[in-house]
Amino acid sequence: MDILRGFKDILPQEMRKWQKLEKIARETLELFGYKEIRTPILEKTTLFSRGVGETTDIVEKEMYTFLDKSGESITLRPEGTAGAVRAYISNHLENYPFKKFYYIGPMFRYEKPQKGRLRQFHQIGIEVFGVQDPSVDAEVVYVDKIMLDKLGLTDLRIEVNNIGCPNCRPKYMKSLKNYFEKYREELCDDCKNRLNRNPLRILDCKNKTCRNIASNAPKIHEFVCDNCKTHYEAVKENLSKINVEFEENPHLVRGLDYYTKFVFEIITDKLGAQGTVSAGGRYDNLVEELGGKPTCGIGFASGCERLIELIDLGDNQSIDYYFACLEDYTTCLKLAKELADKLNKTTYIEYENRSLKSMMKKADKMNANFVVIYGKNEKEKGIVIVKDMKKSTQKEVKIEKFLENEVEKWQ
RNA sequence: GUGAGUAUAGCUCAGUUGGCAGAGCACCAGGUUGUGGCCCUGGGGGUCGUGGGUUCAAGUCCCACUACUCACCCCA
Repeated sequence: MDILRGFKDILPQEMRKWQKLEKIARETLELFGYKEIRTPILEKTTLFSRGVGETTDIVEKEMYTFLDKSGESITLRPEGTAGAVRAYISNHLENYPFKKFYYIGPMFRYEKPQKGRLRQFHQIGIEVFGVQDPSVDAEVVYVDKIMLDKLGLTDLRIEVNNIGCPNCRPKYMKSLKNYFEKYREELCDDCKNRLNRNPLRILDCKNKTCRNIASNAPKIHEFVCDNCKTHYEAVKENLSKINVEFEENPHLVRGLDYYTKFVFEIITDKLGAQGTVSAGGRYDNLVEELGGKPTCGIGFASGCERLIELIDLGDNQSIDYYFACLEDYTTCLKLAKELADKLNKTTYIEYENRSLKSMMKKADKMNANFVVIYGKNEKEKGIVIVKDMKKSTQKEVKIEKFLENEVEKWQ
């Protein structure tokens, strides 16, 4: 029986990275006042088609959409923002003191799998509602960056751009279209298509010729309205003030329609073609478009699988006590229970019927600090042998005195 | 959706002009009759991705299919 294409088991060997990732993410985000929210993995299809945008690739060809038993069209969430916004509206979270949220969970997109790209993948993301002030844009970038720093990631680059709003972007799109129309014949096939559907995307094309043409294309900064312009400039100023280094990339484009004004990406060179580790921006019209009161918003999403690839666990996995049990397991279980209860130590009781030698080997492989040996001899004498694996010393301890002895050791 | 590459032990991979299925690591056991790491010896594990074809003979050559990987695309 094979696993589904683009889906992956996360095995215990890898789990420690996930636990570290989630722990650090939670700690960092909570530190800045963000509260966790968990929204359903399934939502009505219209939430995403309206939220993410009818003509986006995600909606057009990547969603897991099907009919439930009542005939309603439902979709496995392809991203987290739409669901968070829906939850914000339907739970009236505008009346809740905290307007900063974070989520961690699986997302689904029917894409061709590749390095850093799966059909079920996980994202950590944040959303802030109702704050217009450009300093919050800077906060969001900063929080993202600091989270990645704490995960020990290096060589990351932050790119930012202004993509305008529904007032000014159409003008820019029109100008872009006119410009590229002149070079229609030279553009790659994909870009010929983009010309009609979304000329913005041509800016992002990797084809050399298209790139050359795009380098002289009109710049959005010449078209954005005063509101967008002053906002964007203020965000950059704020970022500089809090010492967040960034580069402006006028060709930075988002594939989801809800973004407005300020957008950013955090990129690594270590993951090949899928180097964007984190990305986000403003979505000032999304809440209203999904039926809520006009409320602005901003957030980011990070790709967990991509982060996991970059996380390096320095130390090895270890365990405090390995119980090499040759006689009765119950006695060992009692001792292990005491260690867990009173000393908060990790234990592993060996239930496999192995030779002592093979158990010692196994303890060594598990990187055990101590081995408790309990066999026939020990049982007769009412003791256990506690061996210090690092020092290679051991001593006999009366079973009644075991806990006392260990408490002393860890003080 | 498009293109290229790959598919042999749990993992990483050798396998010559077609001629008995291999190594390293991991796992298990023994050397040490109850004590880890180093070392030595032995062992278990394979429908060579699947299905056809050519041939006395196919892991090897041919065809088809499937999966995986990378890139395009898209995005986190």
